[in-house]
Amino acid sequence: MPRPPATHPTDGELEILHVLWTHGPTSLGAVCEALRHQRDVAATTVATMLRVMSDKGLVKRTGSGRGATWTAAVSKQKTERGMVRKLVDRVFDGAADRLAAHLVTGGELSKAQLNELRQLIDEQSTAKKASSNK
Amino acid sequence: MPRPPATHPTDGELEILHVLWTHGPTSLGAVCEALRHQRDVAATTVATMLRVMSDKGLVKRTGSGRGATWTAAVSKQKTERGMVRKLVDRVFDGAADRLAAHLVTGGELSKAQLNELRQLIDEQSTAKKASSNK
DNA sequence: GCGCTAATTCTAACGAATTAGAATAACGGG
DNA sequence: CCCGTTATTCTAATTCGTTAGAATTAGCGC
Repeated sequence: MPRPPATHPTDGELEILHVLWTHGPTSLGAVCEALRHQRDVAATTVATMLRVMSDKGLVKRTGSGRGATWTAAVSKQKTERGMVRKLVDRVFDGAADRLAAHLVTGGELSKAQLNELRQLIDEQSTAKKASSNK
Repeated sequence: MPRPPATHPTDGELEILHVLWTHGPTSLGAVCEALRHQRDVAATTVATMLRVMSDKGLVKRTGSGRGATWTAAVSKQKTERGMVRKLVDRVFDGAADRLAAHLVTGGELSKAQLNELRQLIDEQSTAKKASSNK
């Protein structure tokens, strides 16, 4: 398993990945249009970014010329995990539980969201008990 | 209150802030020494970074010449919050609960850590009930 | 007071990310 | 089969982060 090159997408690249994740295979023009809902950008800029991202293995092109489409070559899940991992390493010195505590005590979550989170923890806990538990 | 300029520290700047947060006021030489526990770096490099960080308002110098020391001008708490906020905005589209769920289901936390987290949620929940709750 | 050492400033190179104009290629419809 | 639209490549400027050499300044100890 050659291990995905772990190249974290940059801010701009994330925007494009978001478009591809939600739209599926998308032509250059459609990517531009989607991006322009948020900010102004030239078509050649997007094309350049897609080429760079292609070099990094973040996206893939299929077809050519008129009917060509771009698709994400990395999953949303894996990308999110990588970004969280990076934050935990850089800011919380690798301690994921410190980030979790930060979220819970930081007041970013509503009471309802806290309840859902507890629910989730319960499920996760029993799942862990069932298997060997790390 | 002029509001802290919200300049997110870069990776290198975070390393220096970590040193200052744990050591308190620190001379340039001592900062270098601490950093060199992790990687090789020239003294002038650190000096340049400190100057830049000073311009950004991340650190402050007190004294001059031989006895000068550098201190963090931003708190660890606030900085962490800002970094988490940024990740949530960029990756999770502003939904902090999605990040929380990601952590819990991502398998990064041990069973013990999950239990502690539930504990924390309970405390937070009752605190919220006591006050008005958002 | 003089020199050694630590600190600072000046300058600059380099890579990565972002942006986009100009030129070129390629399809699809008439 | 030719033309316009769309896509792609080439090129390049700009900015930011990182790195560090060279030169300069400033104390401390003797």
